[in-house]
Parts: sequence; structure tokens; C-alpha cells
Amino acid sequence: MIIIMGSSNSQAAQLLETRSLRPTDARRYILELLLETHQHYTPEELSEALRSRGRPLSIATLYQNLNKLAEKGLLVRFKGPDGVLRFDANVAPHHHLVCIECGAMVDVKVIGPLARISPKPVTRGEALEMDSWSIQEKHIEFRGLCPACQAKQTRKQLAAKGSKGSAGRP
Amino acid sequence: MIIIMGSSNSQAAQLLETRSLRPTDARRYILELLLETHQHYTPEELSEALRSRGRPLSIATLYQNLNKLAEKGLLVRFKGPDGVLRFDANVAPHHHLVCIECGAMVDVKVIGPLARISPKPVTRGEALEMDSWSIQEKHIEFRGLCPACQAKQTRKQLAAKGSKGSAGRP
DNA sequence: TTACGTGCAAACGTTTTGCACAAAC
DNA sequence: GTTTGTGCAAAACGTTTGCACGTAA
Repeated sequence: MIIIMGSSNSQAAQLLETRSLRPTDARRYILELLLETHQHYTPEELSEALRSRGRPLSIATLYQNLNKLAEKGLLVRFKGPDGVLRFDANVAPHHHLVCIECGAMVDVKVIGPLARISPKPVTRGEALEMDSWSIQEKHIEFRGLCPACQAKQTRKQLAAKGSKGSAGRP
Repeated sequence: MIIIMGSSNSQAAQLLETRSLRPTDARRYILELLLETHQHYTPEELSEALRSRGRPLSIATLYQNLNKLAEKGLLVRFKGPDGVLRFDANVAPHHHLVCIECGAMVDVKVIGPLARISPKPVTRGEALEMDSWSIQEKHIEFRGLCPACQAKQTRKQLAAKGSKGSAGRP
């Protein structure tokens, strides 16, 4: 087997090997796409992206492989706040920027004294229970509007107004 | 903000009135249950809880009313990290303790300099984009094991050991 | 009376599974 | 040759909807 141009092509195959997964086309295509784009794709988005790359996969194969890759730790499988299933090739811990309009997600690190952040009960009944939780991880979601949805909203506002407005925004 | 036990009967009816919703039995039962327990029920859990209180509702009625109550702002409708649909009668902003095993959720406030926490891009492509997000809200999820799942896990470990033990293999 | 709420059953979109065939080891 | 992966179609799951009947205003 010859490997040319060492970018994510070989990386995907290598990752599969490290988990004793057969480096089939389907798996490489999926993994390459997620590694290259750093995006948090839904199965549907993946299906379309793969088709548009000339690598269509049956829906069953797609789901089977996404689940297998996640099970082996090569992908993170999760659902966004909107409940939509997504997969992420960035398996290191990180936080998220989430668009409240379209559900888009971007990975972020956190700047600031995160260690000092701690929970405090809101309701009486839960206060008792809280002591006995074992907290293992803190995950922050920064919620707002992604550039695209912001632009859409701005456009809508301008259209609704008519005359007065502010400077253009790229 | 402590709710006196036993007063929620009329409270539910009152809340319904404030939103011009007919105080039907179905709605009162649902709202009372959520107000009393401060829990983040799934539709299925609600259905069972209502049945065990002698107030069974058809699944259609349950969903229809949950959605209507959420639409009117009496409940918050959202999906947990596991993607399971849940409803919460605590409509004030708050953070969550989430069980990574069973998905249980408890409301918390946050102690600490939350204002100083800010995002920072993880990946190259996203760094450019990040500047143009408008962040409106920070939501923290404290992830770990709830008391019940902790106990379950401890029991399992004890059972698995017997005498000597070292590593556990996932 | 008239509008709205209920509950059944059927529809819906998403994800999973059973199976025969094909590919990888 | 055995094990594993693929893809089709069908099943399963949670949620929503159409409709006839019942109930609150």
C-alpha cells in the first residue's frame, strides 16, 4: 500500500489502526472529513458532505461507523442543546460556542479562573442531595449568535427599519 | 424563593390564569408535579409519575400540554446532553448538575468570578470566525455522578473485586 | 353555544437492526 | 476460510398531528 502526501489521509488510516479498526473507505472518508473541517457534523450533514465529495455512504453504514468510531474514542458523540446528534473529531476536552439560532458549534478553550467556579443549590430539596454528587467535569457553553445568523438578523432589522442605520459589517 | 408545600395547587391554577390558559386537570397536574418536585422530567417520566398519582394522561395530551406550557413560558423545554427531552418549571436562568450515567439534572447557581470566564479558539479556522460571534449567555454544566449512580457504581466495584483488585478495564 | 381540550390512532423523522452479499484479514 | 463491513429494507423509538368526542367558558 502506498501512501502519498501525508496529510489527514494517512492520519485517518493510522488512527483506525491504533484502535484495531479496519481502515475501510467508509471509515476513512468519515474520519478525514471530520479531521479536516473541525466541525460538529450531524449525521445528515455528514451524509451530504460525503455525497458531495463523491463518496456517498448508505445511511446505515454511516450511523454504524459513526457509532463504532465514537465507541472506540476516535470521535465524540453528543447532542447539542437543540437535541441534534453531532460528532466531533476533537476528542480533547474543550468548551463550546453554540449558536442559539442555527445550532452551529465551535470549539473553544476557556480563559479565566475556571477552578474557582463551583455549583450552589438553587432549591431546598436539592441542597441536601448536592453534597453527594461527585463532579468530574465542568463544561461551559457560550450561547449567542454565529456570524451568519447575526448577519441575517441585522439584515432583517435593517429591512424592518428603512432609513436610519449603522455602518456596514463584513 | 422557597415554595411552601401544599400551596402549589392553587399556584398552578393561578399561573395558568396569568397566561390565559384554561386550568384543566391535565395542565394543573403537570404543573403541580413540576412545581412540587423541582425536577427535570422527561415526558415519559412525567407520564409515569402522573399515572402513579392516579392522574394518567394520554401521551398526546401530555405532549400537547407540555408544549403549550413551554410556549407560554410556564415551563422551560430543552434537551439534556444525552438528547433526552426534558421540562423544567424553574424558568429563571440557572446552571445544571448533570449525571453522566442516568442524565438526571439538578439546578444550581454558580459561585465564582463567572464574568471573567471567556472563550478562546481551539482550532485555526475557527479563530477567525470567533471574533464575530455575539455571546449572550454563559451556561455551565457540572458533569458527574448523581448519588444514586455513585452508589450503583460502588456496589458494582465491590462485587467485582472480592479480594484483591487494581485496574478496571472499560 | 362556541371555542378549546382530550385521547385514540395514525403519521412522522431519526436512529437502529436483520439480513444477504462483499471485502478485508 | 473466517471475520468483519456494507447497504437495503424494515423495525423501533420518541414526538407530532388529524379527527371525533367531551368539557369549560
